[in-house]
Amino acid sequence: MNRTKILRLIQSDTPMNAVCITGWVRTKRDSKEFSFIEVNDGSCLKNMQVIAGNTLSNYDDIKRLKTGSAVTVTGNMVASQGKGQKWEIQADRLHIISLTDDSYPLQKKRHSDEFLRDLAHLRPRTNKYGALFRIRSELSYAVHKFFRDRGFIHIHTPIITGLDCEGAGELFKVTTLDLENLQKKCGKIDYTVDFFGKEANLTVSGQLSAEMFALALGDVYTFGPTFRAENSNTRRHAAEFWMVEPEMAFCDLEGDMALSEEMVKYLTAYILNTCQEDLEIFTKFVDKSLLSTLENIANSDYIRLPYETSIEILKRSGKSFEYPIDFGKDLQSEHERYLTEQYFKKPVIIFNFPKETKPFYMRLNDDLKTVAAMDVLVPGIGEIIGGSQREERLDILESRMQEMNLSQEKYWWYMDSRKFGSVPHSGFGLGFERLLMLLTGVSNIRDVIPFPRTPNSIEF
RNA sequence: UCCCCAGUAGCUCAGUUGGCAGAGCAGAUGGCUGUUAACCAUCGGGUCCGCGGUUCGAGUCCGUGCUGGGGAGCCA
Repeated sequence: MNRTKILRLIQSDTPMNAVCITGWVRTKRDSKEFSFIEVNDGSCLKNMQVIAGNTLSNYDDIKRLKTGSAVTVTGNMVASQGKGQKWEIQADRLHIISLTDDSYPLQKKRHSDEFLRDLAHLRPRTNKYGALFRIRSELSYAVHKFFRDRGFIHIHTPIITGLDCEGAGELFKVTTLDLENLQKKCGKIDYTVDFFGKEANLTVSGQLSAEMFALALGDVYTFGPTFRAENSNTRRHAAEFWMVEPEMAFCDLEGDMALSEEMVKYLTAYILNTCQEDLEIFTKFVDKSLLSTLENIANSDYIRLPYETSIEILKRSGKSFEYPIDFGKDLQSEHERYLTEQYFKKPVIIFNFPKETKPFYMRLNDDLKTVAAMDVLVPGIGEIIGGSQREERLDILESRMQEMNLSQEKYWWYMDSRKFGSVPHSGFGLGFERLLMLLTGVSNIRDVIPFPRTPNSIEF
């Protein structure tokens, strides 16, 4: 008999005879003549209640079922006599696939996130993490749908890169050299004998590659893993995370900001509409005000704020910040939080940053002081998107690289794109996990990614 | 990397001024009940994170190390 997923059964309007489910026991309550067994198969948050009578031939074994055991149940699905569920299965047959023993660490009660982090291999079996990873999957699908519906081409940009890119953080080296026995040439490592014949790293951004494809296919995006070897120890940083990076030809900063806003709104609304049941567990146990926060994100117009104006607001605020603010200085977390959480109380897009604070590829504005960069800030998380219009003018790009001491030879192919058919283009990077944190209210990035990689932590 | 906080039963936590190590849940056993974080009774369960110190006496005070969390920096 083929199994039916519990999600399907629960959605049914009518009883069904001879159904088969497979899953894991969440909890069991024994009666004198039968047991209530709650089975979860991961297809949805809800369990299926199974009634196993003592007339079943293996009832003695069934009484030994514990949280975590795996079973196959066949029987009729009938209306439940009890409250709390619409349907239940009267088991004709309950096959025990495997039993858990007393050492199974998950109990039928709430565990702390910190405890479950040490059990990253088992935590998807809990209600909260099951719901979270179903939402993560839906969000991933929605990203592709959003772009596909708008005619964007999906590009698989490389994970291993020969560039040390835009200096966006520290890089993980990729090598096949024998690290226990390094051959040095004049005191230096000889990369010509390494796998690629030169230094290689894990990517910190697919952007430069994506730009090349935007300048051929128009609107493109990448969505893949990204690696930063920064020694960051915060709830918002991971060494391996996923980033969504659209890149658009014939698009200025205006269009870039418009797309970023449209995208965050779309993805938020998508999850609100398609993951209602799974979201409930977060509104109940993680953040009671989650739904109103998400409505706010999905429906309000985002503030567009030039960097210079943001400085004025911060100076006028009368707040005493730990870091004083002035034109030319980077906005600190406390400043971003004040703007998005207290002053505007909704997402804020800050744009036109001083050029000294931003990388070489961002387009120089006519004031010669600022670049066409933008950051999208959201309450609770801070920066969720960073992007810019790219510098398409070869001469200005060259002088910017000179200012920043970057080797133009290494970027020869990037420069080529400005020599041949260069056009204005723009793009941004969205932190996928940070968006997931926003959408679920989960406050630690380690809890929205299956097996988090952070400094000193790679057990799984 | 810097600053702050925490570490007590399998889990979540309490532990007063330095004076016998505790509760709920989980587990085992028995009972009861169309139950639903089921309920009731009984039982078992401890390197109080490690090391050193102060003291008649340290879970509690001091020093130090480790681990975890929060904040900062960096950024998505």
